[in-house]
Amino acid sequence: MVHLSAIDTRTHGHCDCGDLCRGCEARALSVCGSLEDEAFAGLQKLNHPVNFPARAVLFNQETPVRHVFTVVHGVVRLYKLLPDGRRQIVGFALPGDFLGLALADGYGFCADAVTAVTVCRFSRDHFGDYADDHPQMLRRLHDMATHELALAQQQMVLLGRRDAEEKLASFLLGLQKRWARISGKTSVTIDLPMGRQDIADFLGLTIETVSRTLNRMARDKLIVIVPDGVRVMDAARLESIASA
Amino acid sequence: MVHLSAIDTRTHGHCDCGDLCRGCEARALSVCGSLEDEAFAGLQKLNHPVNFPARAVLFNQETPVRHVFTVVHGVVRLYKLLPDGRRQIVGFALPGDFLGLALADGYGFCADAVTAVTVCRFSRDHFGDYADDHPQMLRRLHDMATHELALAQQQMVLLGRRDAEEKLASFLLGLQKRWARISGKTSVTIDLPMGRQDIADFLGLTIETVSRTLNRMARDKLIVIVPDGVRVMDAARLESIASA
DNA sequence: TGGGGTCGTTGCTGTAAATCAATGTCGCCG
DNA sequence: CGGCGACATTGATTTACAGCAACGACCCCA
Repeated sequence: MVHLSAIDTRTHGHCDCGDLCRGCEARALSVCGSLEDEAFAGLQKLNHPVNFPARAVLFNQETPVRHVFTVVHGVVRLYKLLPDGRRQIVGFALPGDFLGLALADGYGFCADAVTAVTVCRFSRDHFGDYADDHPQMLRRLHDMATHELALAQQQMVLLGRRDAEEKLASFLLGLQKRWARISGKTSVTIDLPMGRQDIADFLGLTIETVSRTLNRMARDKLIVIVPDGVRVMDAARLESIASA
Repeated sequence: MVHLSAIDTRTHGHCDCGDLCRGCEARALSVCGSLEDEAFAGLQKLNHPVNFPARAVLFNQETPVRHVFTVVHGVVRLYKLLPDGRRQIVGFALPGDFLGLALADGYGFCADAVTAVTVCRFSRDHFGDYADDHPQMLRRLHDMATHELALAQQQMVLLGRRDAEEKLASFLLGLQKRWARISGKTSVTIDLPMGRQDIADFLGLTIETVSRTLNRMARDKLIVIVPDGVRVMDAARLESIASA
């Protein structure tokens, strides 16, 4: 695990993060966004910023999870493993996303860093107590859970009833929207920090099918494949495939 | 729509349902289960019991949803439709299940009755106001949303990474557990009120594959197919297929 | 009692995607 | 600079499941 000394404060009692949070690009989107100044200060006291290098494990299926996280920088993949090694990625967490909603039950999943990642980490218990004392936060959590649930249902449609091309078109446009929300502006170039295998495991395909389908879409002039991403060339046709 | 006069009170201002709720078999499992007497009385005031015959539509993707529901009797299917008619069932709601968690966003889904159904219906706005005034309820809703989310993730693994036999085995055992929780006792006979097409649309298969796979499982003496259900003959082997 | 409708089963055939295998590309490090 | 390893691409082949079609079981109602 890499420690970036500038912001890793785990060795201190709690976060001295006035600056960190003030400048946080993810704040408005994150669970923090709903809070008044006073309540926010209370939450900051619980916050421990932590950095992970690419491939680091945030938590896994087996061990009980003692923390919840908000992603500040980087991309995290969330996935489940079957005993024989098959993997289903249930989501990619981008800056602003909160990890810890579905951790209550015995049902677990794994989370590891796709890129280098910075998170705000909270003790599960402390965070839970805090939430119980702040109905505003409870409400916010419920709204986020509701939103996650809606996304999960979309993903079920995608996994159960769409072919490879539709899956990839939806995936690309969905990611484009999420990046736009984070950066504040829509870009025709979609960053794909995750590898082909990750995309395959997210869409319920194999790596070969992802590769073939993307390259066919490129041949059909729907997209151009660039290093670590794709460029959308025909947004209209892509959208019509995605929602078909 | 069928009105069972004994309990349909929609024409009254609100529910005169002391008896109904007291005898409610779903109460402990439902959203009501978390409430103290006083808070519960407040919720009862908002309650409108309604009956639907099989196939009745509770709500659909297009129209904004003005109510939330708790299923008391019967089975409801929740699904999304693609423009070309493909259908993905995202869940079956059994007695005690709450409908209204994922209804906030623009993302909609449809709900209709698989069997004759009785629900407790609440105005969305009234229920929301009530929840905002009762942190206990807010907390309960969040826990339910969290649980739903965990189930949704399980379903993603099933849809994305399991073959037909594994899907069916998981489905049957999952339903067996849910019925057991409702009735308080495990039965080797699993009631299947939904048709083959519904099962197919839930598992991301076709009706033919569901039929063939179930009959093969019967030939292999894993199950016996009975009218409106199956009987589990080899639970151990079924479980090992389901969790494979 | 019989006819039509819905639902489920079964066989045959087609196909999208999986699987297997080889090759290509790039970045990293000795 | 050269070679190793991770990742991506591409081709050949297989396969699980879809799609189509016919048939059978059951129920409802005339």
